[in-house]
Amino acid sequence: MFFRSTKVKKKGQKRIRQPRFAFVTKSEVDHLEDGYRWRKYGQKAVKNSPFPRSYYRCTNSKCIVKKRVERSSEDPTTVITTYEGQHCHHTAGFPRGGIISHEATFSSHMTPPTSRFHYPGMRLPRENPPSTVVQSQPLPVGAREGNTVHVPTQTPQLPTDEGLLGDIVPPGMR
DNA sequence: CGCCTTTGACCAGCGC
DNA sequence: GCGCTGGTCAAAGGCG
Repeated sequence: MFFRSTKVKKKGQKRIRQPRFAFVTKSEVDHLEDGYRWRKYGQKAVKNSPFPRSYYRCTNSKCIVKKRVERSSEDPTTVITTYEGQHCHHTAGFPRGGIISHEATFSSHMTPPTSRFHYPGMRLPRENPPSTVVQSQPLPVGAREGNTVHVPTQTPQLPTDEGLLGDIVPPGMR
């Protein structure tokens, strides 16, 4: 915190826009278990919401997936999880013996949340009601850059994985 | 002992 | 040109 003279941040890294997905999750906890291990690397108070926004990153060094978790200002029980990037690995190799759900691979397949989508493999805290229904909404994700960022979340009823995959997964990524 | 969370500061981009 | 907000980093501490 005091010595940030030599590092700070990489310059010229620019802002690589990656496919993002916003999930509206009805949950009382911020840190939802989706089958991957996330490491929190930051927290910031945003303007739109009185609640702070948490920033997570996949612990897998080869995985550059980032996750943004912010609580809805309208429904304190609703959290908006925004995924950025794709998992280049499966849930295999759980270091802490967590859950290993196939459904959790939704991230690697990047299947858009549909009506049947509701985190079957997600492990929720005991105190969390099982009514954790995840639904996709055309969230104002990337509102600042909505003109350039394609939010595939706007297609809640599109079971075609490839369609979206081809759209969200950059060529050569899979 | 190892991993994860917390916290404050700095930087870049965008808007006015 | 200046100010604001969002996003990221790294060190230290805490917990399992």
